[in-house]
Amino acid sequence: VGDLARSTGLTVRTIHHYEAMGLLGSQARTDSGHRLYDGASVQRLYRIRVLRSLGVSLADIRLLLEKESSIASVLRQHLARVEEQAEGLISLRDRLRRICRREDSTLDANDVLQTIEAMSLLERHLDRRRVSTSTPLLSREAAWRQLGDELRVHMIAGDDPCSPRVRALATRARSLIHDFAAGDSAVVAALARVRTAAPPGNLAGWDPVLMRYLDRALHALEERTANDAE
Amino acid sequence: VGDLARSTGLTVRTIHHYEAMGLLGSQARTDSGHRLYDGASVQRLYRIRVLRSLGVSLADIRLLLEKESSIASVLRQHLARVEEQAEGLISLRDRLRRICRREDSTLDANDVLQTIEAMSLLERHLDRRRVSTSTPLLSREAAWRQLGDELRVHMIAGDDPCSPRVRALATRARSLIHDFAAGDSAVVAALARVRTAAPPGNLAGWDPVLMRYLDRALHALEERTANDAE
DNA sequence: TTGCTCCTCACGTCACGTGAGGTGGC
DNA sequence: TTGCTCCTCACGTCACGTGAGGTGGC
Repeated sequence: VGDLARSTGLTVRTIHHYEAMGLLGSQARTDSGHRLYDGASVQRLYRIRVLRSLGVSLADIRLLLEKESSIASVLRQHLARVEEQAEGLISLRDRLRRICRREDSTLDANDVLQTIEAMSLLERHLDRRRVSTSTPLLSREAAWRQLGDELRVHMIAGDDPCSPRVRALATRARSLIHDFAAGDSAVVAALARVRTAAPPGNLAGWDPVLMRYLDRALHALEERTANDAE
Repeated sequence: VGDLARSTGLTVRTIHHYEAMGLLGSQARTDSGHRLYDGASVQRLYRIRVLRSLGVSLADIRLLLEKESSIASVLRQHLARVEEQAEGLISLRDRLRRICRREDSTLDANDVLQTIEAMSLLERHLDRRRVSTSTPLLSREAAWRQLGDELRVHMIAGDDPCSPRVRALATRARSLIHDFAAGDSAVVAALARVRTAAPPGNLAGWDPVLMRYLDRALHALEERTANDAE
C-alpha cells in the first residue's frame, strides 16, 4: 500500500508512474487489488528519488537500476548535458540582463528587437569564429586590451575624439573590427548597435564609457573618410 | 503561401502552430484554401522569432503583440525566471562536478547516492539558514577564513593533527560546525561526509587538502573526548 | 451508512516534429 | 500523368498533476 508515499516523500501518483515506466518490478497484490510493498521497494524508491533530484531522466534511472550501466557513466553523461544547458542559460541570462539594463529609458519595441537580433548575430558569429579561425582568441583579446588601455589615457585626459592621436587609435580599432567581422558588414553593423545599445559590462578591460568614447572617435573617422572621398 | 517559411527561417508547421495559438490574425485564403500572407505577416513572424530566441513563451509573445503589455515588463519578468533557472542549474552543475570528480575511484553506488543526498541536505539547510538566521553569513565566512588561515600554517609546518595547538583550532571548528548545524545532527553528519567525499573546490579560502587535515584533527579530538568520558 | 484509501483510465502541460491521408496547381 | 506544395487532423515528447468514476476496508 502507499504508506510508502509518506515514508518516501513521493506522491502516490508518482509511485504509480514509476511503476508504469518500469522502474519498480511487479508488486504483489492483495485480493482487492491493492499493491503490497516491502523494504526493497523503499530502497529502490529512495534511490530513484536521489537520482531524480539531480535531474537524471527516468529512462536513465531505469538503465541504472537494471545494472545495464554504471552510476559513474550515467552521471558523467548527465553532467555533460547539464554543462551545455547551463552554458546556454547563462549566456541567455547575460543577454537579457544587458537588454533590460538600458531598456527603462528607451522603450521602442522595434529598437529593442533589433538590438536583440544584433546580439544573437554576434553570438553566432563568435561561435563560427571559435571553430574556424586560426588566430587564437587570446591574442585578439590582448590586442583589444592594449588598445583600450591606450585609449583610456586619452579619454581621461579629456582629449577630443577627433584629435589625430585618438584618430590613429580609432583606425587601429576599425581594422580590428573589420578583421573580426571577416568581411561581413552585418557583423560590423551589429557590433556598432550592441556597442551603444547594450554594451557588455566588462570585456577585455573595456567598459561602456570607454566604448562610447571609441564610438565617437569612429564616427569622426568615418566622416573624415567620407569627406576625403568627395 | 509558405514561401514565408523560407523568408523567415521557420518551418511551415511552426507557422501553422503560431496561427493556431492566435499569434497571427486570420489570413486571407485563396479559393483552394491556401493561406495568403503579406508584409505585415513577415514583420510579425520576425518579431516572434526574435522573442522566441530569448525563450519568451508564445503566450507572453501574444500579449506583447496585442499591446496588452510592454516589451520592458515582459522581458523583465522573463529575466527573473531565467535568473532563477540559471541559479538552480549552476548549483546542480557544481554538485554534479564535485561528485563526478572523485567518483572514478570509488564506484560504489550506495556511497555515491548517500553523498548526493548529503549535499542536497546541506543545500536545503543553507537555504533555510539564509532566510531564518540573524547572524550574517559574511561574518561566519570570515570566521572560517580566519580559522583556515591559522590551520594552514600548522599543516604546512607539518604539525601533528593531534598536537595541542591544532586541537585548539579543531575545537573552534567543531563549535562553528555545531553552530551552523543548529542542533541538527544529520547536518553534522552530512558535512563530515561531503567534506571527505566531495569537497567544494574553494570555499572561504579552504581547499580539499586543508579540509582533510581538519578532518584528521577533528577525529583526534573526538577520540580524545571519548577517552575522557570513560 | 459514512469517511478514507485504493484502483484504473485519461486529459493537460509547451512548442512544436512527424507522419497520415487527401487535394489543388504546374 | 507526374512531382510539388498545400491542407487538416492527430499522435508523441517528459514527468508527472489533477480530476473522474468506481470499489474495498473500517
